[in-house]
Amino acid sequence: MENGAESIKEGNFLSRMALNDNKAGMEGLDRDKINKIIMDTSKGSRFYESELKREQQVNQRIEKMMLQKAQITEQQLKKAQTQVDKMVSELEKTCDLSRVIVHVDMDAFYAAVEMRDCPELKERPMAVGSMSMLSTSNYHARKYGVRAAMPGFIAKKLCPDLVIVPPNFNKYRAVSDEIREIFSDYDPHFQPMSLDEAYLDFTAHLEQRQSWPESSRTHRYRSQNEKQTRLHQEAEVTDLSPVLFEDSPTSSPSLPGSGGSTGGAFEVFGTSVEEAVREMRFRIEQKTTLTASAGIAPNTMLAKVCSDKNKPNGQFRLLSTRGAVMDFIQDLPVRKICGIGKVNEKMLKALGITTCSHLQQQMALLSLLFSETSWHYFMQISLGLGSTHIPRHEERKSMSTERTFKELSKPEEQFSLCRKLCEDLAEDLKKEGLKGKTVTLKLKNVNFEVKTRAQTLPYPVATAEDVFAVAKDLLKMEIENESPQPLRLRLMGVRISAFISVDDKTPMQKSILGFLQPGKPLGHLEVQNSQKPKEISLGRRPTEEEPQQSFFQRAHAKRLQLMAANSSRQDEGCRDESSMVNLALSKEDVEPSTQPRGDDCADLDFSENKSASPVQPQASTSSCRTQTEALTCPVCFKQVRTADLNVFNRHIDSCLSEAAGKPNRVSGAEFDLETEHQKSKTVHKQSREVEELPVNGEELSRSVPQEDSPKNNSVPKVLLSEHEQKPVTLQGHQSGPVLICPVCYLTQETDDLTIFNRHVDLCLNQEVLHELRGQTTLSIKPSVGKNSKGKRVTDTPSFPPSKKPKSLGVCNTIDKFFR
DNA sequence: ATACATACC
DNA sequence: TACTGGTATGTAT
Repeated sequence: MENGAESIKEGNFLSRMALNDNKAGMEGLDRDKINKIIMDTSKGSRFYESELKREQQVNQRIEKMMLQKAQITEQQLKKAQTQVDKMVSELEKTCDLSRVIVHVDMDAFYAAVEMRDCPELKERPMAVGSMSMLSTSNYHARKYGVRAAMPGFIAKKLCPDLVIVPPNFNKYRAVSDEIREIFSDYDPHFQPMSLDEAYLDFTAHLEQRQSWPESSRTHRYRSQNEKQTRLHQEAEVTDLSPVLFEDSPTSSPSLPGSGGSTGGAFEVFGTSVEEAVREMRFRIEQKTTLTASAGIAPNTMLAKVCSDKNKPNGQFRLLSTRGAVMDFIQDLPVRKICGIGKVNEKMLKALGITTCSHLQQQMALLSLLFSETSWHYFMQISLGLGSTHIPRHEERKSMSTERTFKELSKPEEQFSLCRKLCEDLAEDLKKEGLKGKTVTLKLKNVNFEVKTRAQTLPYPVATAEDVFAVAKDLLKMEIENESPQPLRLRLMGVRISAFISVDDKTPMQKSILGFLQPGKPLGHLEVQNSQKPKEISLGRRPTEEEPQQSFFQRAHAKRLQLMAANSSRQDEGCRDESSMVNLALSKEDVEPSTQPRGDDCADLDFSENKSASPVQPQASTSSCRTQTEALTCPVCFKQVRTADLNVFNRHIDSCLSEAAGKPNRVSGAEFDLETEHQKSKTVHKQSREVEELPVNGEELSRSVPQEDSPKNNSVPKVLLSEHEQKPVTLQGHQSGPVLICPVCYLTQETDDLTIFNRHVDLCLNQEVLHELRGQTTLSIKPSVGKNSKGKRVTDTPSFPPSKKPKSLGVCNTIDKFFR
């Protein structure tokens, strides 16, 4: 057993560290020699040790699996086999061979671009990347075992002459745009998988193509002139034939009219699939001087494998017949299939499965050893099935930014970096106008151990401050957990996910007037993921359970922002981040809030947001006509027929005064504030500490429960926590009445309503300013309809679209199958 | 919902 | 000296 385990370990180890010769261009090289160099270079490093550890984990998984396998009885297997057989016949019926799917992949993309632009590199082994990591290598370098995802310093050992060129992403993006333009001629709905790769559905194009005249299938070689322009570089650049490979099929001499690379020649392409794809590749080459490879098959899974078959600068068509597909699949190594990586390959290998035909033979066993998703997937593969349509480009689900660096152990530096990451992330979020509710912090220590810590807020955030407010806490927690040892980090990342849906996103950009739109007293934030606590039923009217959170949550967001801004101000220059660890909490509340976001606003870079028009003409939606005529008061929910914000503020003023007179009741609102409070409290479950800190001599009440409470917390309420009665308000302390501003969420220790109202006024104005600057933090759905009573509307209309039914049991899986 | 692992480019 | 960064998804709790 010892020996067995040892040898397995060795094998596994090699499999993780060793050369991955799965890809094209790696044939016939001295694997053993290469692997020895890789090992010798890696051994003893932290990375190596970490890989070893992971290897052992995989080993254990495999061992467990083998144990399970050993316990399977004949009977179980037999039963499983019947199930599998049934499923197979079901699946086979759904097999659709009518589509023509093409997978296109540029050859050694980044490297090819660099070679094109610097011909001296053509003859040399080169790679794009750095000493730390390579992203691509040219075919010359591959002969030495140098390949993508290999660190440059190891590559240098393998090939001392290797030239490493730093990446130039802007250039690659530009080229990518060029090829995508061509893709869209064949399939306007093509799906890009990366800068250099895409799936296309050629079916429709081919139908049309049959009736195309020759002229439409004729393409010109790029003229010498154009080439010169393209390579605006040195005049010495003379050789402009395809850079990578001489035997470019696109300049096949067998074709009449083909004039090689001299300007002005034309080439006519046929109407067949192969010709169409060849034409596409030809056009790519003429346009970019780069070559592409392609695979043609009845589904994406097969097309992908096919595109690798004749790489580089080649194409392969798999005929759309069952026989052809099955023959093709038979001896195909499972590792070639997209989705089966090192680990799965290993696990399958442990079961004696290396090819797709093995997969098919062992399905019964696999169904007993793997999860449903996994074995269904395996089965799909074994039958040669895959997606027969190109999925529409899906919504992004997360966005992140991470960085690797030399060991970072000082908390202050870690926080500072964290902030930087949040800023970067916020910038990216802004570009796409996204807001997400889940913030995830990723840490990798110097031993390559990775940790992630996440927190989900009840409302979406997007600004650096808001994100940092969360990430900072997560980081703080980890630092504290580890103390007195420092965290010795080599990487930190911040990710945001759980985005609000597009439906909410678009209107989110609208002006505050939209927010105050009739029938929609509150910004309506996304509902779907916000599990409203099921058990809150404190006498609330059923209609009230609309998760319309935004007002308060928005306020909370602001407050977070404020706090972050404050702490950042104090930590300016990172001079004292360590104190932040200790004092983070006490620092957070500074402003008593008479000027809640004064500098906050001033700091915002609204200069870019040209659309400062308060009345954004929501051209897209139909239901916005009234929005400029009436605003909804966030206090009483009544419509105020005016577009004049001053008038409107005066109204709110009076509402607030009125509300102040009846502490438990908001004028016009149909439910009880206290109930709301309790509910909020009930609902509160987050672990973020309740922070109650002295601020400028006054007690800041934070009613934390609400800040984390879900959207149920719907109404902008004037919280009048005159006494202990209000659980939420203040944990005791105040002797006099304390008012909580419904906008900035900070307490006002005053009983003078005039003063208080002036404060609220100010806050609202800030809010408006904020809106006008396009910095809105709320999301408003187009009013879909308001109830006649002018009360809140429960519009959940177009919501579900982005939300897919998560578990439809078998149906779902099957559906996935046939996808 | 969270954490971690696997996969792909 | 030196082993990425971005996104999605599966697995397990």
